[in-house]
Amino acid sequence: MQEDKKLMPLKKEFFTKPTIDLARSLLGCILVKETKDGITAGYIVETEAYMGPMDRAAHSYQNRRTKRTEIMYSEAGHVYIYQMHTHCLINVVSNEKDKPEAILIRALEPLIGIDLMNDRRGISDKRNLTNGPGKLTKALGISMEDYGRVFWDHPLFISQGLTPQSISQGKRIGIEKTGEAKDYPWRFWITGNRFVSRHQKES
DNA sequence: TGGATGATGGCCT
DNA sequence: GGCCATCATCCAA
Repeated sequence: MQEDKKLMPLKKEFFTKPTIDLARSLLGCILVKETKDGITAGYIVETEAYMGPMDRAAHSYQNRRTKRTEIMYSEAGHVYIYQMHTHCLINVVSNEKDKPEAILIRALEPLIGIDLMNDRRGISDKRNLTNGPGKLTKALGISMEDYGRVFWDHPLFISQGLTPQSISQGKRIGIEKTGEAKDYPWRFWITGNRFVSRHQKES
């Protein structure tokens, strides 16, 4: 993809659309994180939708409401982060207040601050810098401190990027123990992009 | 208060 | 493909 010069937070209203629509709309957008060490950013190339109370794979399944999931019950565009083993995963809260749905950002195509990303990741292989949900948070310096922030303002925001030529859709990853939910086709990625976390069949 | 549990990643064979 | 580091969170007791 081409370099994009302008990094402006999208408006709050951008996030107020149905979760599946938002999961697709986020593809091609730019995720930006500013820290004292510098700015890092990348195109969002892979997302997964988690559909709330009726989705067994969602943390908010059956309206489970805990300290961790609390932010999912706030309005669209909030930042939901949680720790998975040794990594932090970042989600965009979606749907209206008290409708706890969210979109996991699974992979980025590195765009800005690649040297800083290399330092944080301890590697210098561009292709493996941000091609997974735990990798991209480490590369961008995203942590639990970002929990509860909003994506329409600094220092962690989403900017308009490019419109993908084609979007692919398939099963979500890493939720094998969630019964029928594991087969729901709620993973989206930019067709043919080199930085998606796994190359998998469409469904 | 303690044991079980991961929406992962890196390393191994 | 398998193994497991490592820790916040959750929940049963």
